[in-house]
Amino acid sequence: MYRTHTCGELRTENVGQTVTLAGWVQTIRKFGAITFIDLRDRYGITQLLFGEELNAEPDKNPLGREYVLQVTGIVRERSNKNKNIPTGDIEIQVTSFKVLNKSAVPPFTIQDDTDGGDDLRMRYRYLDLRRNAVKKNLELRYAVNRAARDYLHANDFMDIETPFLIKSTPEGARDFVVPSRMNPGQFYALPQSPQTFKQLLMVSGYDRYYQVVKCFRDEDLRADRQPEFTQIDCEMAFVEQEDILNMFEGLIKYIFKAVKGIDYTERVERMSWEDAMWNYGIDKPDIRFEMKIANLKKPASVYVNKEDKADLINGADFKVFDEAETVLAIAVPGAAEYSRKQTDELIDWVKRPQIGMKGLAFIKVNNDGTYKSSIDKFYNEERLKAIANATNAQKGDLVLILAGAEERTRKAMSELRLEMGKRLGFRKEEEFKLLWVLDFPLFEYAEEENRWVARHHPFTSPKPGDIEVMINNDPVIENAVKYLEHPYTNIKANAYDMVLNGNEIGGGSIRIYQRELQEKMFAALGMSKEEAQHKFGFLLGAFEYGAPPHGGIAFGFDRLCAILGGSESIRDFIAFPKNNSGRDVMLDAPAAIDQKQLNELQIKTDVQ
RNA sequence: GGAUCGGUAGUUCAGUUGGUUAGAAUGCUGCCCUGUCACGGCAGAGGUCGCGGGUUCGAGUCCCGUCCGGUCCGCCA
Repeated sequence: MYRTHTCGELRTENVGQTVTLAGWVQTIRKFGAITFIDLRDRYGITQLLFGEELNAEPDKNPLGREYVLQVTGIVRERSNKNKNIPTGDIEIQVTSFKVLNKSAVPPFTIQDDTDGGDDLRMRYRYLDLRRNAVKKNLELRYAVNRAARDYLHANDFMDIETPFLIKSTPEGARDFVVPSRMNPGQFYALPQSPQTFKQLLMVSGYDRYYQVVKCFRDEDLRADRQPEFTQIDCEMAFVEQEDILNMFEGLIKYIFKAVKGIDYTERVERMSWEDAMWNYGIDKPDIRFEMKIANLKKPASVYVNKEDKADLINGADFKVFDEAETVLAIAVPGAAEYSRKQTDELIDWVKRPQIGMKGLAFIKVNNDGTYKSSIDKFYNEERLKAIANATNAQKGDLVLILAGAEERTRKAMSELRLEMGKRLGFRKEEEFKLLWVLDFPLFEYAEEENRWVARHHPFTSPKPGDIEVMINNDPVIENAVKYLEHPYTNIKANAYDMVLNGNEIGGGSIRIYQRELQEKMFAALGMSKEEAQHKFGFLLGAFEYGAPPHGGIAFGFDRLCAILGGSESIRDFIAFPKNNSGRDVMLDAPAAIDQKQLNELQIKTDVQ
């Protein structure tokens, strides 16, 4: 053994013991005759005290930062204690030491607040991982992983591995593809998720399955998106939506308790997709704060169950509102005192290309009950009051109004709501609020292809009441304008998303388990019978041999860890992440391969 | 595919209307220092200003192109 103790465990009880430690040199503080060295390992930092024996070395400076050291010495109580570290009461009076390995000067310092930029940290990820901050993130990730496994194991879920070399499927994200040497010209695909395998496991009778598993999607990346990412993938047989919701809000609550010590005892709120879109403009609302969106004009017809509200803005000869498809408003608490500069800044904010609004109108609801507005040329006080009331604005609030095309405006208002919530401190990192979003539309209309696409995936079952609608109607869409009138527009999916603080952390559905309905689904997506048989014959076949009713869910493990760790970026929670362009800058992958390898695969490249 | 911000010492950054020898902090090297823990003091080394082209008497600074990186839109069932 290279050591008797770790660098994090020695205390005053150990004073007088002779110990051997091994670790990395964190810092060297030299004072002529004596030298202090902080020795670091995974468990902590212990101060070493060297006397003249260090100066007696032939090389006067035999040690440097990040050298790997083995030291033997006696544990002493310090005269000057350091309250900032757990081992701060003691130090090791070194009697002998050995340099196990030297280190080059690292390109950035191994500290909590590093001076390295992201690019450099990625290139030297093995050094970055030595930093406490990153180590804490990986420890949190492991804690979440263990908690999830504990809970699922306790509930009879069985971890079953599924293959990575599978078959490319239509629908959904672009596949990563792997050429087969033994089958020239043919390719495996890496799974976007183990979706069909877990359904087949249900058919096989493994009625509770889970896997912490890598998934692969060849799409453009973001700070919270990686080409390979990890899901907690689960599936259950003989369940309805209610069973799934209960089981998996239990899982998240268990993780909260195990990892963060939070007792999340209240029931997880539930909201229909339509209400989410209507009140928050997004299918994953952050419900840590209210600021619901008020509709000032008649709603677009996608929100089929929404009543036409009284028209609050028409007839004032204000062209911008009169001609807009949608006019939306929110009340920002306590912001009536915003200065001209601040409101101008908000206007610039909504005009940014990412938001894409042409402007922003506001009404200040003053504390004396008067109204001051950027549109009071068009609206008298009575009408301003009516608009403000629609947003539930109180005295001292600032009402913000956006107008434009339905989809874009609703999205922009959602962004504005989040931004204002952030500015007002309503989005506290340590407050966690879960939400189930239910009753998603089963289909979305794909304008480019003039066909239906599955909003969740093609294996999602419609709500029981909508099965008839699906079976009895021809999926053919007359044209892009008329898709809203097609019965398929209103079919709801037996699907659910779990939302945490405005982030989708998991999603799933009750699956189709009858061959006929699954065939109808493929047909609805524009797949021919032959194509469906070719791509998904194995699944259709399995459904003929006693497939049980089943459903499941998958959680985005990386993102869940990032949120629990209070970070925007999932990269900090992945040991070896890829950059924005999907590159591993440490390995410099992807890279060209040898001509010999290409020849074996019988592949010719044609890079422009 | 598109938008936008950035690239200057090992690192993090500053750099004026375009004008002498491009700075700071930190790190690094050497010397001094027996109680530090962001140790301190003194001295020193360290830069093709991402790359290519252009404008100009003169470019780190302005223009065009390109590469790399960040963020976002599209995309991600």
